[in-house]
Amino acid sequence: MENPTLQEAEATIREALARRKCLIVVGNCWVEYHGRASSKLESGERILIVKEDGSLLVHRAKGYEPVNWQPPGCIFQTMIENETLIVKAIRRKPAEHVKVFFNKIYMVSALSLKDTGTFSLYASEEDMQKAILAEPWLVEEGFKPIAYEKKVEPGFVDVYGVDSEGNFVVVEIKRKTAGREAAFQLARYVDAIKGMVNRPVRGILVAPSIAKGVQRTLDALNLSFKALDPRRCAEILKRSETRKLAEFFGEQHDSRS
Amino acid sequence: MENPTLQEAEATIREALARRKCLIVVGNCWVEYHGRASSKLESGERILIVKEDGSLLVHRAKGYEPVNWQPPGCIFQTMIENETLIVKAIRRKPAEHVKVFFNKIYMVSALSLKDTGTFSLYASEEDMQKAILAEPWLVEEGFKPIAYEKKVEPGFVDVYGVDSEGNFVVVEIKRKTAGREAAFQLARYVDAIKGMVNRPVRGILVAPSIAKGVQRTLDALNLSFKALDPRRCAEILKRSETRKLAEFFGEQHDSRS
DNA sequence: GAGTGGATTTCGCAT
DNA sequence: ATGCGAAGTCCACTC
Repeated sequence: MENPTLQEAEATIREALARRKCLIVVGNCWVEYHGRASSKLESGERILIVKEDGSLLVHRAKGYEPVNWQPPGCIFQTMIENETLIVKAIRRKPAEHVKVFFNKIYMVSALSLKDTGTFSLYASEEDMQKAILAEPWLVEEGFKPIAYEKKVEPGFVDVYGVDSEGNFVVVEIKRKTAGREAAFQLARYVDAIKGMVNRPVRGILVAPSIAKGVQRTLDALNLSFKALDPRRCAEILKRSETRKLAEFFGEQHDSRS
Repeated sequence: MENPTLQEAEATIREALARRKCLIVVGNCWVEYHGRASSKLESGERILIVKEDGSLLVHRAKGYEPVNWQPPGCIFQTMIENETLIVKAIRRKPAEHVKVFFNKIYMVSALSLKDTGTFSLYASEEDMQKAILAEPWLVEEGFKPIAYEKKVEPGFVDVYGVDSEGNFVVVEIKRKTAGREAAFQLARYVDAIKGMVNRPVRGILVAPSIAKGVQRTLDALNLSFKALDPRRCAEILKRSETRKLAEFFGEQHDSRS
């Protein structure tokens, strides 16, 4: 629908919201938000999207992020007041709402999108972890994983095992350049494990690279670094027969179970 | 433009991209991404948005987040191959690209959005900091701020000052429920300051609330907690005369300058 | 250009 | 429901 009156637009929008359709509205609007924080957006031309699951997006002409939004699960109201069409999205928990005020509407589209396609992502931190479990030499020759996502005091150790000399090894994985925080995190895990066992404990930070100066932090904390590209891990995972993983999960005992 | 042929759609899209217009395309598509990671999205009906600044969004019928995207600054190519219209967004740094393959297009809109309205946000963590600087009693009776965003080893201390007994006080601000990480962060700052001065150093975590179990962590680390609502801070800031802030910035020396 | 921390982060998973 | 950490996080800001 193009250049509808506010009344026509409201009818279409109301219908679309009731039928849980995807809605696209282009027009001149201003926006108010109150809840976790508060915000005000002055008048301008924007794109409003309301999705089937009750999420709301207000996009400006620039930027990856919506200027205002509301996550899935909202309840909607529409009304016309003073020559203004108001679309209000209300969220219960946390209690918040977004109000979009339109005084001119250029386009309204109500869509029923059929979309069952699967989305798959490769080269996440989880892929790196799986690759290391399948091919432990990626960390170090002779490394043998014992458990993963092992609970220790401050949180969960990504991978935990022994090296060729029988020392315990704590592995912390980052999928991108590791900063100082990663080193501190690993240090906390190593300390926690040290307090539990009676053997030397080494810490290895696995990441594609480390930020400048972090090597010094690692040295001071007596930790080491192993370069590993998440994309290479995805490749290795693909090549590495599923059998290997199956063996691991079969023979080794999953610490989470 | 509704239900165009792929050729008609391509002409419109090419034109819109060349003129840096905002583009909305609704159709059946599949998507590939390669770069920092890789992803594949199978066939389905989605909304593609390309903005003036060269950002790209592919939205499904559900969810706040785009399933695929590209941040601002992309270069675009379009082509038709095997009855398929391909929109390709290329980013130089980091090197990555998204390809959207359409085999059916329901709608194409090329828009020139006029949008100069200002966006303002209230009650951010920064607002809490300003409120504390303007009204230090919010932290504790007798607290006197000395500096803010002070650089110490691990990072920046939110606010730094002295209490009524002359002890140094490090304040860590969180805008929402503080987790264990916040306690650790504060502990690191306190330790860092302790190494620099010859007086007792206290650490106060300021947040609307703390997560379950964090009180125990705070106790163990000898830190305390002060409840403070960011919304209230925004209120106080509004009421608190700008004069007070001006005084502070005039008399005290901004540690950042 | 890299590093650091915040976000109305969102999202998913585990407790 | 809550807590916790990852994210192709994005983004703003400092160095």
